[in-house]
Amino acid sequence: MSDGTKTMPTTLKDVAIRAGVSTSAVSRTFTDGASVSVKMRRKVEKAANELGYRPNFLARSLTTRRTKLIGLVSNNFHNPIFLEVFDLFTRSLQDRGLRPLLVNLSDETDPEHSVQMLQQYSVDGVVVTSSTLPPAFSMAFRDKHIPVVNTFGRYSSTPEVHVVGIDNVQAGRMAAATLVARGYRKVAFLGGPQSATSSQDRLKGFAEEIAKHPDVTMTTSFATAYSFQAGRTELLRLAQGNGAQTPLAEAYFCGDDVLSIGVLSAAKDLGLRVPETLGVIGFNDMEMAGWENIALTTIRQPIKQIITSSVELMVAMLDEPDRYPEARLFPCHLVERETLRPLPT
Amino acid sequence: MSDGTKTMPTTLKDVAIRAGVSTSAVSRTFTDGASVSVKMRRKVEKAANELGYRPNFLARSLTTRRTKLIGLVSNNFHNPIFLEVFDLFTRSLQDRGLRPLLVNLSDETDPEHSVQMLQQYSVDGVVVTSSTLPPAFSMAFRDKHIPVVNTFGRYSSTPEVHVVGIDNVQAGRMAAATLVARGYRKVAFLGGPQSATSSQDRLKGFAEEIAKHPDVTMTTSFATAYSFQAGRTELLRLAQGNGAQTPLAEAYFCGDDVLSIGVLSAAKDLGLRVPETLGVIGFNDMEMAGWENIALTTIRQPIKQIITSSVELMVAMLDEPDRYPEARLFPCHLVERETLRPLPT
DNA sequence: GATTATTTTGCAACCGGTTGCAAATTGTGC
DNA sequence: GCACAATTTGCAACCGGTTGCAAAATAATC
Repeated sequence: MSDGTKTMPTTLKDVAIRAGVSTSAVSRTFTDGASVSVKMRRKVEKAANELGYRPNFLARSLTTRRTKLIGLVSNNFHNPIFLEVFDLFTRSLQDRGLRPLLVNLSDETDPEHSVQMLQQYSVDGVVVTSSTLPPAFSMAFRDKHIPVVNTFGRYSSTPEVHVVGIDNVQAGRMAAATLVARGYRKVAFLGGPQSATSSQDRLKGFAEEIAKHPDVTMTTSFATAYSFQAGRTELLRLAQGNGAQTPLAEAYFCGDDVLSIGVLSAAKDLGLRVPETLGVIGFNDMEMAGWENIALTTIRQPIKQIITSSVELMVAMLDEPDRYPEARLFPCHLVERETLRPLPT
Repeated sequence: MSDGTKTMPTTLKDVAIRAGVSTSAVSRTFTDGASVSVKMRRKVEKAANELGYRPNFLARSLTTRRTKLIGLVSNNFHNPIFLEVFDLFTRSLQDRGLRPLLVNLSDETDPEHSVQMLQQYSVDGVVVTSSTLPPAFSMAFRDKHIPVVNTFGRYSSTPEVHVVGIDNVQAGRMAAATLVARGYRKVAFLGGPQSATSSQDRLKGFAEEIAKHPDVTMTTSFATAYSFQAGRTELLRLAQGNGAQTPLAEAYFCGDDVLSIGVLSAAKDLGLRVPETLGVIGFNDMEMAGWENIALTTIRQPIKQIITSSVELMVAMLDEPDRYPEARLFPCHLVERETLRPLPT
């Protein structure tokens, strides 16, 4: 049962009394860079150890104006790649003594609420990590002078907020070039939800590259979500067609691996041979893409580097809140597996 | 560039001055249940709105001793099911006005560090969510009088800490009974890492049930992790065998869906027909298990209920920290898809 | 309208720390 | 030993709120 002892954690004052010194002395022992003599430090540390004292971060933050809390804001809780993202973010932040305050805004659309809440917790900064949130979201934080970095955000030539991610236009070009080089002549772009800016940009690059090849035709469609079912449903729908012969393209560039896997599943049901009759190239290279029973050819974005860089940028901003906004873009590369024909030799 | 205005957020005092009242009055209008006249409330709210005032949670917590922060501690950042877990936890906590402070202890083994850190942030409570962390971990929090619930923890008849999850022994029995009923006579248990207590318990139940059927034989092995590769590698290894005819069992009960998927992949490579030659039953029913190209028969643990219940329990503990420890166990049920033979009629 | 019970308000202390400043201590040079 | 500079220490105010208590204001009773 309850033993009744209301074990209050020991405070600065307790230590001060025990060591027979002022509270300032104790405080100084625990803030590095403060002026304390060796003798004093020893005395205080002894008392502190005996009492098991640890400074209260929240009380400290009141005067220092630093909480070491970082808001980690996302709305992607259904794409397996984001488990990797959270893993990397949390570790990376922890390694630097920062703590992620996780905000799930799956149903939320208005930034205002999150901004307020995170402000009330005095977070030192906010990482917005999402491929589908509009830029306005990050801007809401910046407007309140809260350091913010938008990871997987959209690159803009006039960035108003720090963005770390990839050049989606370039990625789209790479996908198109890859398909063309492998002899596909009737290709398709299968994007995520139309509202996702990343999808738009990749489409742009894809179309640009295809336009260079007059003998190649392209079609475009959008799945309702970045999900297995959405990809599967979309391919089945397309296969229905309306005309005479098969309305399907020879190869699909999907906005996300999980979409691709849905497409592969539909292809199997339709009896299409991959990669001969139907080529599929995904995006992200999530862990699953490498599984032997999937073996998806895909374009990898270097998420580890992206996240490390995001955190580094955040750390830099903590010292220099009004830093001039920059965009950090990383190159993607092709991971070739078994869902695309090999390059002709 | 920086506009130089050091926009300090407005404080209680600012509002008090503007409204021409005492700070207590302002404080009271923002703490529900406090005594304020309607007239006063209006006056204060007007001033507060004009200044965009929001109380600082951390300052408040100093006196109220409530932060509404909940430590969310896990080391499972590689199993896709945990993305669902995090999604559910964060939403569920948010709905109750609580905020998850995420702690990733993938590389950490010693609870001490986490305990200290979470204590320094004065979290109101801690949710330890992991199927692989030892019970000692949760206990470390309890010892410091921090409310803790261990989700997906091991059921013990003498619980020292609140546990919410399933009865793994029972789940093991169910798996065994399912296999036997479908005519498999040479069955196998393929667990996760041996150290995972959940694995041990399921093995116990599985073995118990099999023992009731003298005509059924069982074998046991453990994968090195709850992962695709571990499952795949293990089946391939087993298939090597050392003797004459096939050393493989007719059906495998795997400790996790992701293991099962690995096994399925290996089975395909080995040319085994599922479910006729090789039956596979998984555990968890993660989203992917329902994908048409996988169609895994599996045992579902009701994670939504488990998590909701965990949060409810946590909320209850906030009011009653020394609550007598209880175990909340939920029944699992079979989700029948295509990796097990149908029931004979 | 005076008296008493009730509600509302402000004062001031406090939550657990930090920090500018001046006093006390120690170190240096002669 | 003394005068002066450099360190170390403690005092007290402060960070942004909350809250017990007594005074002030309002409501209820006769």
